[in-house]
Amino acid sequence: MPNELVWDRPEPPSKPSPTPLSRDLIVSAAIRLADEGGLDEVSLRKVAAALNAGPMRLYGYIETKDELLDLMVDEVYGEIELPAPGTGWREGLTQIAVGIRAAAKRHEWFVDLVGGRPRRGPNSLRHMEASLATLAGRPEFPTIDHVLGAVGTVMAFVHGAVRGEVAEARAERSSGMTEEQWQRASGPYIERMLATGEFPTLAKVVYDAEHTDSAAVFDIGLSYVLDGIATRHTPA
Amino acid sequence: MPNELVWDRPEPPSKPSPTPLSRDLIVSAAIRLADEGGLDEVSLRKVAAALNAGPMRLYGYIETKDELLDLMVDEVYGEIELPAPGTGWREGLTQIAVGIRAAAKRHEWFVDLVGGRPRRGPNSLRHMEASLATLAGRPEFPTIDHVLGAVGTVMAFVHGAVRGEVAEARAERSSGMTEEQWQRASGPYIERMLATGEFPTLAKVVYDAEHTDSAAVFDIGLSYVLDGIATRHTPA
DNA sequence: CCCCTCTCGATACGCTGTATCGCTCAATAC
DNA sequence: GTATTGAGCGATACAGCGTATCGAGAGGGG
Repeated sequence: MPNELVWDRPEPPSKPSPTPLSRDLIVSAAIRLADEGGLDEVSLRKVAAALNAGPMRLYGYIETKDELLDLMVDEVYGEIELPAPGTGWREGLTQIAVGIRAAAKRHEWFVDLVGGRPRRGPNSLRHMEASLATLAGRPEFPTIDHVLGAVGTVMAFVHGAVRGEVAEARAERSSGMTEEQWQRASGPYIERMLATGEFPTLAKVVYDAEHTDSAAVFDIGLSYVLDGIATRHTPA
Repeated sequence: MPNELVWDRPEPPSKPSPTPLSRDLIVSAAIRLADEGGLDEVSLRKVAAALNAGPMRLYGYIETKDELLDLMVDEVYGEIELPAPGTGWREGLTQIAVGIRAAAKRHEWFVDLVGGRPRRGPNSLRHMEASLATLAGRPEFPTIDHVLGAVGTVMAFVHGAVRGEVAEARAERSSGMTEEQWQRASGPYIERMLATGEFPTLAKVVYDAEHTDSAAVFDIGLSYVLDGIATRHTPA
């Protein structure tokens, strides 16, 4: 039965052992490794070693590595603060969006997983419920499909934006300089391409743009999206 | 020098060989494999085998597997039709967005890579240039930073939305049924969770939502985003 | 014609996720 | 109290990965 979810299966009872194990312990160890060295550091061997166990011992708690990744994602969803009931829809969605962004900054590997797999963990479900509930029942969003459309759009933007931000941060870290520094200073290939004159607008970006603070860029994009939703869902 | 890009290095001259090789051949073979069996099928061994070569022969043309992935992404960017110069900004961005979506439907692996790495290939650059040029110079977008903000927002949405669509498509394929079918019919875990009453809005989604055609959902989301941009950038 | 150099790709290394299955130990039956 | 069974744990093993290494072989110069 390939459809069975981790969350369907009870955890095995904890046995007396010199090094006790549990899903929580496993997930925490995996998250710690991922925070420190990226997803590449999360191998079953390394996670098990961090818990003084052999690799196969983990298979009592999870069935595949993918399940471990699912649990990690759900754990991060649990860290995200949800808006209090009664919060305005715009404030509520904003709070959720910046919460996801903050979580992704804390756990860069999060963006590699979220949005690429179905979200079915309890924390993910709570998160979805809260997002939808922020809009549901309001006169501006008469049907559940309106709610879904709006929330889906915001989530798509947030996931895309956050993934892009992290990708840029990684590139900067691995090259040791800011993207525009890199483009402006060295990057013989980029320089040659820009020198062809084929990319006038791109050149303007590289040489003229102000490169606003990334949080501000995110906020501006988010307000675009929320504005667009508002214009179509403003009470008459 | 870790910053050196593939596109900086010339391809080695083609040697007389029973099985000639080139970057194009390698990339085409890799894309074919990825289209058929997902990114997991793209191993240097398999790509090389598809070209009747040993794995290490590829290293004359690429330096790492990541470079191959970069080349694959750039190839797909090359498939995306760009708006003719002079197209209105809204039409232009729409055309680009649906172009990316179509490409991602043809090459599902595309969503796993795009947005997660810097885009520096010639086709990617052309694509960025065209996107920016669609807005640049218009009175509604007085500075290059306005242009960047608007294009970045649309791209973030498109990447996030497309990734989500593909993720859902994969989940449906692997479970053999539609998401809502799955939730409604079986999914003992989901059913149990919904039965707790903790997720009233989610339950409404599962049982009441219409589940509109995914292309329509994408278009609606895109028009939200474009509307939001328009409201802030409408000439007075 | 010989020797040197340089290139290419077969071999090999360390790593991955996980299937297999012998061992260990607890519980049951007598 | 002892013998037998059952289950489950985890060491071992396997197939595959990306790629570093380095010996063989080809091509050019003397």
